[in-house]
Amino acid sequence: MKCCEMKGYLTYLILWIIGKNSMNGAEIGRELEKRRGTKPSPGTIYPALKELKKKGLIEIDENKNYSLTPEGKKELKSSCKFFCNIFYDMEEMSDFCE
Amino acid sequence: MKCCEMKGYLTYLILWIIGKNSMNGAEIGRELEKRRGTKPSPGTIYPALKELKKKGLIEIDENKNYSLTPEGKKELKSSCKFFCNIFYDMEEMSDFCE
DNA sequence: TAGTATATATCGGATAACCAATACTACACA
DNA sequence: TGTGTAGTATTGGTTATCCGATATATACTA
Repeated sequence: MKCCEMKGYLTYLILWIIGKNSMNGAEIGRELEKRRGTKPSPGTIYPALKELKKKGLIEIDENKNYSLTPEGKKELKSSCKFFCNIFYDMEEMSDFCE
Repeated sequence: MKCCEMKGYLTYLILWIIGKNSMNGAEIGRELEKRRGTKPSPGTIYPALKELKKKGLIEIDENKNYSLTPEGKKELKSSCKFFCNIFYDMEEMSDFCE
């Protein structure tokens, strides 16, 4: 996977994952590991969460569970549209790799 | 689209696009414009093509038409699998943004 | 021939994205 | 009280990714 590593989807994915179920940082890490194959290092995930929080897109409760703010939901929806527009033919991709 | 810009998918997209139809640089640019909304600058697309060519994934004919090499096809397939694994729930995404 | 539009290409740089290493915190349990 | 484990967090980078500006090539047209 030297070429086409597709960096850059991580922040979007975090929003997407949290949007489905609010969870803590470690759980997010495990969920990302399932998808990517490798577990992101703490130095990847916590700064990303911090940034999203700073932007007001996610919030954190007393149990360190992260969830989307109303703004975060809006942003997720808009990013999702963007994503689906770029990959409008993703079903073909699914078919293509069996 | 400040957050979640999703940089990093471009090279993969180029492989995907060329895999469907071989075309020249300008046509690739227009295809990307359709998907992203903005047209990538020449300084984006030609270096990317150069890099892919250098890696032996694409080749260019006398009419400057780019197409996948056998290696490129393999790489596309592998990247595609990677992509589909990361976004295994992409149908939900499609539904989510109407 | 000159002029215009389109396509190709390079260069230098900005910044986003990510990671490894490290340290701190909280909690269980012996 | 001490030890171990899991989770949280920061720091200091490295690198990929992409863009703006600029230049060259090609080709069509007046």
